[in-house]
Amino acid sequence: MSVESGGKRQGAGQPVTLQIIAAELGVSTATVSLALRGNPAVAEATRERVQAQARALGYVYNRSAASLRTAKTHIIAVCVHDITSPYFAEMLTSIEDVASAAGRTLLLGTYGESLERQRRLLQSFREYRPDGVILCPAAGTRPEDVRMLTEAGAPVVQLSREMVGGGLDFVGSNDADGTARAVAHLISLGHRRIAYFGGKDEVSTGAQRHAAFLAAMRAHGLAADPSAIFPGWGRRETGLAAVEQALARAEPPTAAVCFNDLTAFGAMLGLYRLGKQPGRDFSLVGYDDVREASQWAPPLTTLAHETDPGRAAAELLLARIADPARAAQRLALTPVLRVRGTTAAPRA
Amino acid sequence: MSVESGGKRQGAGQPVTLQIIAAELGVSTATVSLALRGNPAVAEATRERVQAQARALGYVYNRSAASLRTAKTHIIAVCVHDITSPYFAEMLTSIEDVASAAGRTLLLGTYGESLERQRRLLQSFREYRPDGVILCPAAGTRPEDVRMLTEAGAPVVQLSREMVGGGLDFVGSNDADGTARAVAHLISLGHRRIAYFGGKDEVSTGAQRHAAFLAAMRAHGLAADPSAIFPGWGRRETGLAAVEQALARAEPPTAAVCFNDLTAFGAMLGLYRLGKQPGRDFSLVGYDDVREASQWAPPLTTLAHETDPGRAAAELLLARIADPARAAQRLALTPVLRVRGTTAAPRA
DNA sequence: GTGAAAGCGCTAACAT
DNA sequence: ATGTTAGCGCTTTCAC
Repeated sequence: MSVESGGKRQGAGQPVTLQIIAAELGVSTATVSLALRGNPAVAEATRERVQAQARALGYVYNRSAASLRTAKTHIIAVCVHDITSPYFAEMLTSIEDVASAAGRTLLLGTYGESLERQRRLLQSFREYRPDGVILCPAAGTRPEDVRMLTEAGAPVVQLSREMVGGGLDFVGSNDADGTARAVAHLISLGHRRIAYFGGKDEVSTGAQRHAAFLAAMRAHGLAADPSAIFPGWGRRETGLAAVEQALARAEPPTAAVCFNDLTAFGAMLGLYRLGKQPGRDFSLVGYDDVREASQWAPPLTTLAHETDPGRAAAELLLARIADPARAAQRLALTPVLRVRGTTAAPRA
Repeated sequence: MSVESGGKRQGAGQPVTLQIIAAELGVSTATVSLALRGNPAVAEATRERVQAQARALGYVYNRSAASLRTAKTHIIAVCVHDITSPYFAEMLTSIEDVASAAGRTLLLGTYGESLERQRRLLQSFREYRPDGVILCPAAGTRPEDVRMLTEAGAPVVQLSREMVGGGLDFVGSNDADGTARAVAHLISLGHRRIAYFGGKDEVSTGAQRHAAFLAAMRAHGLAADPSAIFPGWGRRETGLAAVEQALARAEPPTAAVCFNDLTAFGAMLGLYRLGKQPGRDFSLVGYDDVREASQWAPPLTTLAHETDPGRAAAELLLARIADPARAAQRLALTPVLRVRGTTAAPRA
């Protein structure tokens, strides 16, 4: 063991590289590289010597160097509008689960519904050469905004929201089906004046759920009153304001289908503020079944996906990384209705 | 413009590098490199020609190559237990704000309170050579678990939680002060039987807030009854279970100080399930003032930090990256009490 | 103001 | 089973 790179002073001095290990052991860097990655071409005994020495010297694999050489980074970039939303936070957790199980690490960026921030984000992601990207596209995103990534060789799968055109992989909800189920449930309980809370037509989920709501109302022979729609981002504020406005009407609705659980939680808070009880005084259906939904008082009736969209998106991305030539896939998961405490027959 | 690398077919064929741009323009790669980074040594006219050509060819900066050369990645790695918690999701958003303003990108990992997963995470972070790391250490983390990062030259700042020893930068709350304020507030309203909901002694925040609670009770001449403490992770479930157990007692408490807002939300849900009203029937104080706190029904009385800890941690990290020699800093932010609707005098 | 040349740490042919 | 060699794309002296 030489003086310059003995076992005691790792951390100080020059960094430990394959060269150092190779020199120390009197073998070539190729052997060290192969040995550290467990390549069967190298003899058992050599592999052990190399790995022991690497550990002793505190060797750390340098991914910048490897990536430069192999044009692979093992990075998966994720771009969503807001991780403060439990739906996205939970999906991100699933994504991380499957990514880390596949030896990938997550680069994260959020754009807060700003198309411009999304553009800058994707631009800088590109410089890190991720092996793949999971994107929940901002309102107004066009396929050409994303093309720079795909052209650079990074497959993109869309999560939750979908651009028109582009032909990219997609994992999300079957919005029409889910919304129709929610409407049918409320109608079967006897509701006739039903409102829709939250959602923006600028994003695919908002537009599709709005349209499906109106269609389902018409299909049941009910007036599809556009004034019963209270659009907004899928946030607590939106549901809170919507329920207050809706109940101030001359002939108020007795129930609402909500764009997502967060909007429904907001509506419940609004009801409590008005001294009313969700379920008994006003029925509410959510969408997503985030963890919080079943904890609420009362627990929220909502639409749940039996297979986690985040997990599915990550798995789809890995499959595409493995085979860039495979056909684009569109996975619109049909949710099931979980009837809990926020829906009941209308009073009186 | 040569046939092999004309403007039309970017995306196909060989990737655009500095070499290509240089060859195209008949200058050296050194000039191109300098020009693209706006180095004043290169002539105005040359710089413009280079930048125009780079744009025309669809050049993308290769950070792996640059990082290999400069030993800087512009990556900030963030390791927290759970981004599903709004407190961490909000802090992560702040961290991203300051990171992206400083031209940094976030590598994210979560460990779900598993020390082993944290270990694996930090290990793989290290291979990406982040310029710095923000870590909310898992329960039981020891300084040597983190030393591998600092020894490899990546400064670490601890966020929210703090290890014993280690001498690392830290940004978090002044737990003792905050908790004492909460207790004093409840006592001044007339409460005497006060419980503590949530928090685990295994993590610094839990231990310090528990201890501060007992100390504050004693300081006001009240029994510091250990059975009035309902420990648990700072999650909704914990508050929900705690309030149900507490109110089932023979002489139930009339109020509780909660480890964090999430625990308080859970307690509110529990109260609603019991047909009781937060504030009127039972008083509750949270900790953190997450966005949701002011939206609740009633809005949550809680402890707020006037300067965002996430932002402060990111700024501290940038300062340390700029000057690795500066003295370690310990920033324990004293929170202020925001009195809202969940605290009132005890009934009857 | 610009060019030539070396080299960051790794991997992958290819040779032996 | 192991070694030799070239080179990924960039930055940085050092010349001119």
